[in-house]
Amino acid sequence: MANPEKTEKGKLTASDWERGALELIAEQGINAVAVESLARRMGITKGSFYWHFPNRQALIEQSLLRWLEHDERNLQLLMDAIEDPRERLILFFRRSTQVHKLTHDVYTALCFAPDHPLVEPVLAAVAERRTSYLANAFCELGMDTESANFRARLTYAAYVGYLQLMQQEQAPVPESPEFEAYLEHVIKTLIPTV
Amino acid sequence: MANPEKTEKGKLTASDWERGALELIAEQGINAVAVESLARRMGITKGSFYWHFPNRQALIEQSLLRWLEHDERNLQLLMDAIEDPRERLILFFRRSTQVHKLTHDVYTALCFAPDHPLVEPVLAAVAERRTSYLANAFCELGMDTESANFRARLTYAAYVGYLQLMQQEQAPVPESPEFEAYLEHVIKTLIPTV
DNA sequence: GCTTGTCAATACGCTTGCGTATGGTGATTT
DNA sequence: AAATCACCATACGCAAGCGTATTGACAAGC
Repeated sequence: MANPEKTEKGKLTASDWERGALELIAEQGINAVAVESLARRMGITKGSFYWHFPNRQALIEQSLLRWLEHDERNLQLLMDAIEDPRERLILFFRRSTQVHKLTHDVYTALCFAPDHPLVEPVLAAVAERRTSYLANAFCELGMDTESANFRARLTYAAYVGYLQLMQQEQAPVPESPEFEAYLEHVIKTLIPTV
Repeated sequence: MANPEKTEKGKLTASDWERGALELIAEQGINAVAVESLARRMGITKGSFYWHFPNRQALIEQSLLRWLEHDERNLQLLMDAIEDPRERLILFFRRSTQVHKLTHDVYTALCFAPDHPLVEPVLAAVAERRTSYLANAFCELGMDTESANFRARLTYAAYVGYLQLMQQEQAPVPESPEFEAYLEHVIKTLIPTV
């Protein structure tokens, strides 16, 4: 962090700004994204920023859009790689440690600002996508469509809620033995045995 | 809303400010609590505020403390009134519509700012308390201590996550038939049958 | 070599919000 | 009646943050 991250000749591109914004979101939440402070952080002044973007909102919008695509790709790669629906579901919970850390940290940060007007649609899209994946997996495990949808919603909610508990250090982080024990309970509870 | 809420002779007390702050939190989140805008909203100037409180932080702290007590009372009343652990658990999910609306809306708002330094400890206390209640109920239903704790955490996480889904209008609100159907699924999945 | 385009620095005006300081007013006390 | 107290209004200084405008640096193309 706090790296200049200039590409070659010190010139910055819009993409650099977006990356910087996402890093800031991941670390301090979406409200921390301020033009001037971000500029300072990138070792430059805002004179550059307003050349690349019309305003702050555009930066956030584009950054989130970019993140949305990243997240989509990550999820797809992860899900398509495994044919067993049960294993796929288990991986869903572990996912946090598997994918690119930045992408996941941004997701967590966004979860904590669901009322933000720019975040809301993005989060809605992600929730939609993930519950849809989950519902598919539950269907493959033999549940009827309605039950699968309910279970998917429950699973997704449990996942999001756990992120919050982790944030408050009320719950063990992944890769700890306590996490594994909890995960095992969750699997037993939420994933039907074939 | 937007009522002067002056007690009798137009004089405001610290308690009035706290109530105002909580209402603002419930409506627009904790970040919306600004001294001057709150003062305007209460039809007064901040000259009054700084007589009652040393600064903004003190207002928030005291408001949250006050809320914490309210929430404690609500939970206790609700939980102590029912002897059947299963019914108690079911009521936990429905709780949102049962208790004082303001108190619950504040809770939702706080859930969306878990990284806020003043909110964090409050939320931690609430999470601790509620999971503890839940764990007790699961124990009474015959689960061993460890399982009950895990299940309590899972239940609480699912509850919090559902609040977020509702915020995004990705999930049905209580008192709708869709909510009841979902709730039934949750009960079947999370509450062991005696 | 001169112009043009690209990116960046600086300076400015504006708004919001915090906290302070000081003065005012009506009720209560003495 | 005077003084005190409790509460509020007003005015101020300060900082952060947005967006604009102007100028500068530097490379590429003509």
